[in-house]
Amino acid sequence: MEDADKVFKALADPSRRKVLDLLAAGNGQTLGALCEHLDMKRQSATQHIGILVDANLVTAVWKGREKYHFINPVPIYEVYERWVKKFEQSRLKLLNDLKMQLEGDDND
Amino acid sequence: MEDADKVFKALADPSRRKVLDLLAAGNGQTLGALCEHLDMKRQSATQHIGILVDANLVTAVWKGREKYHFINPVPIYEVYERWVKKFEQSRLKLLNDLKMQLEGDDND
DNA sequence: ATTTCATGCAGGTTATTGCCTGCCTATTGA
DNA sequence: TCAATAGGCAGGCAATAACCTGCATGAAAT
Repeated sequence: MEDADKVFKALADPSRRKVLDLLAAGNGQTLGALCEHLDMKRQSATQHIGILVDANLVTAVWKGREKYHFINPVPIYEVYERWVKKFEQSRLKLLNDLKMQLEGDDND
Repeated sequence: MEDADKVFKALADPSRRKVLDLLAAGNGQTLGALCEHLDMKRQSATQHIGILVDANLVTAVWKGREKYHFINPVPIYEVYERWVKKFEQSRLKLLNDLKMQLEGDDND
């Protein structure tokens, strides 16, 4: 799977976005701490986090028997740079195309 | 389903991102025109486009027997504003958290 | 040394997704 | 008027996703 695709797919699930939000609120949390805010079993959370790690959005660090999780903001920024920015730049033109059509400036 | 969630889910599929790319390259294309660049049956493309329309990322306009498709850049910008920006803003701090941990500045 | 605690690993189930085929409708133009 | 064209609608099917339960492991604390 392509890198950007992994990131988009990882972001597609609300629980995973919540994990990122939780980590943005307090970086370096353990699995157990994250689970307290997630409405699912620990094992399910592990799977979600695995997808985030695979997309390189989260990095995990073991310390003793605990595992601490940190956001890596780079991939999300890259997606913005390579993908969102394109639409943002042409935003006004695109909006105008749309407006013209919806107003029915009959051109056939 | 929440609005932002629809947008994220819509963006999760490479074929749908390709549709947006195609429309960004030439706004106002018909279904047939789009299909020429998509490696799937017309009916499948219709389903993808339906999801984009439902997420309000694309607006379709009928003219005779043809249906023209236009990007609506607003939702993608909103997602950026409300969601991506947060991580972007704290990007340096988050990266530093991560760097500290990976360098193992033993703090226990 | 044993128990407790944090987490991993494996497998099973159900819902969703993405694709297909087959058929229907409506506009267009010969 | 009737064939060709642009697209919609419905159902099926295989792959994936998102949960779960049950059991295993290894570090920490008693």
